[in-house]
Amino acid sequence: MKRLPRSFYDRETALVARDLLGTYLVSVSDGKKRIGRIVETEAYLGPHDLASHSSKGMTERNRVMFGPPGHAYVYMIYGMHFCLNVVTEGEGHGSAVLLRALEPVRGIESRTQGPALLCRALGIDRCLNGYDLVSGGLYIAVRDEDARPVVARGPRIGVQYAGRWARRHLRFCVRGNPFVSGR
DNA sequence: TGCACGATGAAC
DNA sequence: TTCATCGTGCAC
Repeated sequence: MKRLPRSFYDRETALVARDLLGTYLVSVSDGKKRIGRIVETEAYLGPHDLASHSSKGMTERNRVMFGPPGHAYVYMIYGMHFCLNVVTEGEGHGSAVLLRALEPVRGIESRTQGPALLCRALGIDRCLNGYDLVSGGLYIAVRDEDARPVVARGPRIGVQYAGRWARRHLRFCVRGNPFVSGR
């Protein structure tokens, strides 16, 4: 499978979020290859986006968001779950795309319908924070050219506190796909 | 040094 | 609708 180049991530964040639909998240670790098709994403645009972690400026937790594109930003949420993001746009921008759901393709034995379940299914934890998706065993592969998904949009999940930013349609999913998270 | 609160998921 | 569970960021 052909890996997405860094230039893919170095673009406007909402475009990256949309174009990630239909691509494949691939994890190769301890001899196991796990593949899921990305069917749901959310764009977090930068410090001006009040729903984004970067809206409070660069901190110890979110420093990877401000680094170069094409790296994984993994954080713990609610004291018990991990979420996986991919950093977008130029270094210092503070933007990323949250991967929310996968359609299992190979080597996946548990649910992937939601950002924390996705991480659990692929064994992703904070060890992978800052990991370069362009050079290692965790990466994203191009979608099949003849399988361009029909895209649906809506408000992002769980960011009600963000005022008008909570209402922006920055969540993208493959229309009708049963593996899109239900919330 | 203390404390309020999550980009969630599962149970009730 | 409630709760588990704890790292982070900021107030004091």
